[in-house]
This record gives sequence, structure tokens and C-alpha cells, in this order.
Amino acid sequence: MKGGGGGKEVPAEGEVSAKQRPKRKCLQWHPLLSKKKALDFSEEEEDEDEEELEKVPVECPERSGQATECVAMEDDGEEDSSEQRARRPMNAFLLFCKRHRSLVRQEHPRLDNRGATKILADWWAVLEPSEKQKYTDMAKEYKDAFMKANPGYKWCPATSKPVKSPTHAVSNTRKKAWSLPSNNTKDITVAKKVPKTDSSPQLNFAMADPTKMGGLSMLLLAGEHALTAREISSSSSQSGAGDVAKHTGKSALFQLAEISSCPPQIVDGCKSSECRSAAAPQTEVCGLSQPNSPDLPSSCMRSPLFQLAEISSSGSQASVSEVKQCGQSALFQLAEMCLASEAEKLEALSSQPAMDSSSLCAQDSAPDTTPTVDLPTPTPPSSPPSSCKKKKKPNDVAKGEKSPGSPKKPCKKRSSSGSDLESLMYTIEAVAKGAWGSEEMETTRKRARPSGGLSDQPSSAEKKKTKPKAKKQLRTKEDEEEKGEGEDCKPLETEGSLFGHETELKIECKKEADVKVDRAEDLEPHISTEQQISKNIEAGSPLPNKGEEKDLEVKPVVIQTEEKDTESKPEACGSRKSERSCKGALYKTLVSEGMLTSLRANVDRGKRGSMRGIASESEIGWIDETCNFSQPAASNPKKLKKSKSKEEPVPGNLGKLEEEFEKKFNSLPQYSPLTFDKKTTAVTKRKKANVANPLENPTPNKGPSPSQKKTLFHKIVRKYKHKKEKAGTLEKAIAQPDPTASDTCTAKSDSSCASLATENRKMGDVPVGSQKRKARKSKITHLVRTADGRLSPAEADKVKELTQDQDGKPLTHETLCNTESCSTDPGPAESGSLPAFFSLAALAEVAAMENMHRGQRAVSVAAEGQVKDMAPQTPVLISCADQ
DNA sequence: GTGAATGAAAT
DNA sequence: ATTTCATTCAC
Repeated sequence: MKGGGGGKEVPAEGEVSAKQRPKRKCLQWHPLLSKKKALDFSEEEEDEDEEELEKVPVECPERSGQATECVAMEDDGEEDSSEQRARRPMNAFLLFCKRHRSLVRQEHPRLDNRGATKILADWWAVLEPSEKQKYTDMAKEYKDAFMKANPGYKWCPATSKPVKSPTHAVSNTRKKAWSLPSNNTKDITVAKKVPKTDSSPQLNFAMADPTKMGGLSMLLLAGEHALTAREISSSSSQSGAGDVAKHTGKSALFQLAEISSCPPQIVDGCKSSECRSAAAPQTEVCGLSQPNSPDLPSSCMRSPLFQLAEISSSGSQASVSEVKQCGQSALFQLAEMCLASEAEKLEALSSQPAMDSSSLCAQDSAPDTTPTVDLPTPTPPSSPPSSCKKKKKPNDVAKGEKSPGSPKKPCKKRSSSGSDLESLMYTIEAVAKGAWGSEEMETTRKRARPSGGLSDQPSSAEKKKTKPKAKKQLRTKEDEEEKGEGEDCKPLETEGSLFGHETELKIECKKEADVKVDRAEDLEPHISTEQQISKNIEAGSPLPNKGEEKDLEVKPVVIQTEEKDTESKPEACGSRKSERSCKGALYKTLVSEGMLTSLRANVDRGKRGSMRGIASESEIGWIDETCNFSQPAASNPKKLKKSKSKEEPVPGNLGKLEEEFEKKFNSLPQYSPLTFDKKTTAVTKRKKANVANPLENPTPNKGPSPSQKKTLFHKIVRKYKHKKEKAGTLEKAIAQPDPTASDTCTAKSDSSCASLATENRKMGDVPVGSQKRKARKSKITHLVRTADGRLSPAEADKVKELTQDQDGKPLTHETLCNTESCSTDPGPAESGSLPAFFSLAALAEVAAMENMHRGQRAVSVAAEGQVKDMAPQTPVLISCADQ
């Protein structure tokens, strides 16, 4: 509709792009792609590959049958699933972050990413233009290449708001949409619905043609798999295809991508259809198991996969050389597995692999679903179902693995009730097994699920909005609690935190291990093949990353054992878009479950860590001023984490491309913290000299000696650091100086250490990096007290912080605390007890108020109201204000 | 899922 | 002028 269905004029390309876009989630785009040099996808693209694989499946008969539907599906997919679109190219700052985050983390091990980001922002702020230029240039380059590759790419999804069609509600997450199409842009929904009228699109499509694409990619995938998997099974045909695919495949893909402008998407396009045809047997089976959506195919896939894996699993876990790769091609693997498994192990079954899987599913899932039928035909993955994408893979999987026998949980579900434990377990399992590769599927499915019903969208929308708020509130409370407890608990916390860490690690390790194992079995062959190929091409060793990977692997092995026990539960995994999300989900689950109670304690981690950790951190100390580090991570003793390693390394495919990309990226200058410190100092000085920043102006500090200020600041900070959520900022300020100073001193023996530290501290205070950005309107709710600005110098600083905080966040107890601190500053005890109390009550009040205001009044109004209102209720504040 | 930062792009 | 989202990953 709106769009005119596509309207806009859109040249053919636009249309095409639109079509294409639907599919991919966001893969990361690599400049290389545009170049096309070689071809493989870049690092992360592996995932894409998986997707592709999945999608690839043969064409979709459906599609042929009904182009429209296909389109629709795609569209849906986009909407529903996040889809995959190319990801935005990183901007200069992001490149910088990517490049330096590890350094920051080294310096401040305890600091979480948020804190690191702040620091990075500070660094970025002080970075000289010339230095920034490099990043800027690279970013531009990326962008250009990206745009070239994705002509129609839109940065923003169409705004959802305008909703066009009633049904869907726009809600869709925004993420997905934007990918390409200029046309659709407007409304995905609409677009979706409207099927692009004509064929023209199809033509375009043809180019990108899902079918073809799918075919190619499938071939490719298949080929690879086949190779890897080998001909074990009978699929000679596959192998053949695979070969072809190999040769051509990559390039073809590339080309297609370029041509179509949205390479990845193209593949995606088929997804839905793909599921059916390609996934075919498996999918169907799954479908049976899952009652709800016929669409499920993808999800289904997983389960079969898992099953197969299990079956095959008898195999060795041992070599997992590179699980990562494996992840990518879950689809392929699945397919292969199916074939292979069937042939080998399931000979009997082999005759009807699908049946097996289906049967399994059915059993597991049981009753609900009717066994039936294949989805392929009719169902439209179309819009309503949306998705063929995948929905429940996890569930299926879990079941499959878990218990073929257990009937209880239907595949479907996410039972609401499931015990937390179960969910937890499930999550874990899912994570482990799910392999990131499937993530996408899941995600999609998630969305799809809801989509089944119209309700889906709304729900999702609501969810997002609602949830966050709720969360925040909760959080606040928690914070308060924490704060209150904070002091007392410290010792415990420390231990706890450690403990917690271990636990976490273990879990993670387990997960990985499992995953690896599972995949490994399947993948092994595949991997080897890939490696070989890559080797041939490059001859070089697979990847630099390996080192990290290995470490990971090792751990997992050890730990691994238990994981399996965990029973899987369907629920949890609901949606994970990415690894991270998975982790996040897991984390959540664990926490909720209480398994990771220690985590809470860890909250401080960042704060405390920075503070206390300093000593330890110092180890890292940047004595060297060397600006460039080839690989900080490597040097880092702690392994950054598996996840990280996972991401980075994508061993398999990419050889050249990856290298190039990496090269470029690595070529970017990496600055040592020291450098920044210096700069910071300089900057600070400069600022002083010039004029204070607007923000600073209010601050009186200049007058007093920096050292004094600093001291004061420190005290205050220390006292309250616990309270402040953002502690990071304060912390940062404090922590950095000390450590840095000490290090600096040591290394340089700089006479100016003190000054430097001071400067740094100042920096922290200063707006330079953080919170520069205005708070969003939505967040601005609380007020900022204008009046306070004029407190005493020392206080002024605090105020400043407060102000910042406030800006950034709604009034939280933190803010309150800070305020209080101002007034109570001197008395530690007081501050401790009082604040807590204060904050709780105040917080609650504030929260309530905020909500009300938000709902009723405009933001500004709300702000005022809050202030006023608050005053009466919170004496402390008032006092502060008065002061 | 969220957030913390900056920035490009779209609305 | 505002809002998305890109990266990272503890929470």
C-alpha cells in the first residue's frame, strides 16, 4: 500500500533489493565482499553461510508455484525475523572501539563493556584529528564498499511507526528491515502484503533469484558438506553438486550478491521456501512435530540435526578442530548428516529419514502435534506464518536430544509454566547445541511464531517497550539493595564474584564444549575439507585466531562432561539472535534461576574491580608507550573469552578475504592507554587554558588546586561509588588515575604524575566522552537541577556528575545518593545508612512519579513535576538543593 | 535484552 | 531534531 507498493518508483533494482532483503539477518558486511576478491564471506559471515545453507535448499517449489507467496514470506521474514540484512558498516568510532576495546579491557579488566565504551569514547575524544582520520577514512571506505555492494541499502528500517497495515502492527523490530530495497522501505508490512505486483520483481529476483541463489548456495554448501561429510552416504549426486558449488559457488555467490546488491539476502530469499524443499525431509518432519506453525521448518531442521548428531555422535568428540566453522553451516551439516546418518546408521530408517526424525519429534513432542504432513505445500510460509523461518528449533532440539521419550513438553512450546530450572537447562543446552549458527533460525522463528497469529506483532512490540521499563525499575530496586548491602558484603562479594566467575566460565565452557562436540562430529569432516581448501588457496595456516580457539577448546573438554545432563527445555531459548543474545538469555536464566547468585555480587565487579583490581591490573600496565599492538588479545593472559575467540576466528573460509580485511583493520593504529592519558592531560590543560567547556564552566573547580579537588572527588567517589550505577564513570575517573598514575610514574617516572592523574580525573569528570549525547527524550524524564550548579567547588564537581547522571538516567537512587553525598559528604557512616534508605523510598517514589508523568505529561512537564514533587518527599534532596 | 559511546543515515 | 543501529560483552 503505502509504498505504493513498492512503490516508489523504484527501479528494478530497488525492487529486487527489496525482495532480497528479507532474508538475511544482519550479516556483517565486509568490504572485501564488495571487492569480491575472493570470496568467501568474511568472518562473521560464516553465519550467513549457514543461513544460506539453510535457505539454500533447493528451491522452493512453492515459490515457483507462487511467487507471491514467496515474496510475502520473505517480507514476513524480514519483519518477523530479524532478518538478515547486511549490517551497517561500522563508523570510525566503532572501528576504533573494536580496535581498542581489548586494550581498555586489559587496562581495566574488571570494567564491563559499558565502562570500556566510556573510556573508549574518552580516548576517541582526545584522539587527534589526524589520528582519527585514519579511522574515518577506513570507515568511509567500508561504507562506500558496502553501499556499492548494497545499493539499495537503507540504514534505517522503514520506520515502523507509520504502520500501515493494521494487522501487522508495525511493530516489527526495526532492525531488520532496512536492508535494501528502496521500495519497500516504507513498510515492510505493506510491502509484504503487497506483493509486489508483478513479475518484474521476479525478474530481479531472478537475478538474485532465490531459487537460483538458493541453488547455488545450496550447491555450494552441499558440495562442501558433501565433501566433508563425504560421500558417506549415497549422495553421490550431492557430492557432485558440491564440487561444482565449490568452484563456482563462492564466486557465484559473490557475484550474485554484488549484482543483486544484497548478496546475502538473496540467499535468504529462499529461506522460507527453502525450508520446505531443501530442508525437506527434515523440515517436514519437524513440522509435524510442531503443531503450531507449519512454518517451522527451519526450526525443525535443527532438531533433526541434533538427532542426527546424537546418533552419529557416537563419534568422537575429540577433534573439533574448528567448531566455529561448523556452526555456520548447521544447515549443511544437517543435510549432510541426514543423508549420511541415514545411510550409515539409519539404514533401515534411511529409507525414510524424514520419517525418523519426524517420528522422533512426534514422540518427543508428542501428542500435540499431529503428525502430519508436510508442510511444504500449502503452507504458506507466507506472511502469516511468517516465517518459515524457524521457530522452535530449540525446543525441538532439546526434545530430540533430551528425551525422545519424554512426552511432556510438546515441541511447541515454550511452555509457559516450565520450571525455571528447566528453562535454564534448556537454555544452556540450547546454547550449547544451538550453536550459534542456528541462532538465526531461532530468532526468526521466534518472530514467526507470534506471527502465526496476528497477535504476534503487537506482542512483540509491547514486549519491547514494556519490558525495558519494567526492567529498569526492577533494576533500580536491585541497585538499591545492592547498595545497601554493598558495604557489608564486600568481602563476600569478592569471593562470590570469583566464584561466580568460575561458575560462569564453566557453564560457558560446557556449552561450548557441547556445541563443539556436537558439531565437531559432524563438522569435522567438513572442516577439514574447508581447511584444505583454504590451505590450497592460501597455503597459509588457517587463522591467527586459532590460538585462542584452542584454548577454549581445551577448557571445554575438561569441563564438558556434565553439560549434557542438563535437560533441555523448550522455553528458554526463545529468541536468540546472536551468540550474545544466547548468552544473554542464558545469563538471565541462570540468574533468575538463582544459579548464578554470585553474579549479583559481581555487579560491582566493574566498579570494584577497577578500584581494587588496579593493583592486579597494573600488571598489564602499559609501560610501553608503543602505540601499536599487533594483537593485544593474544598477549592478554586471560583469554578474552570464548565468545570472542569464536567470533573472530572464522577459520574456515575466508582465507584471503579475511586476511585482507584483517590487515586493513590491523593496519589501523592502535594507541596505548598511555598515549591517551597523555593526550587527555594535554586536552584537559588545553581546555583549561582556552575556556572551560560549557559544562565545566559551571564548575568552580578551576580555582582550587587540582589536587584538592581530586582528593575530594576521590573521597566522595569512594563513598558512593557503590551506589552509583554509573559508577563506571566515577570509578573510571578514580581508578584510572591511580593506576595510570602509578604506572605512568613507574614507567616514566614522570614528575607530573600527579598532575596527570589529576588531569585524568578531571577528564573523567568532564563531559568529554561520556554522556555527551543528549539523553533521549524518553529518558529525559527526570530533571536536572539547574540550581544546584552553584554549590561549592568541590560539590560542584559532584553536582556535575549528578547532573550528568541525571541526564543520562532517570533519577535513580544513585543520583539521590550522590546528592545526598553532597550534603553528607563528610560522614561516611551517615551516608551509608541514610542514603540507602533514602534512595529506596525516593527511588520508588520517583519511579512511580516518572511513570505517571510519562504517561500523562510531556517530558518537560514531567521533569518539573518530579522536581517539585520530589522535594517534599525527599528531604535529603531538598537539603542538598538548598545547600 | 540492555546499555555505553559515536556517528551515519533516515525519518 | 530524533531515532536506528553498527560493535562488544558483562550484566
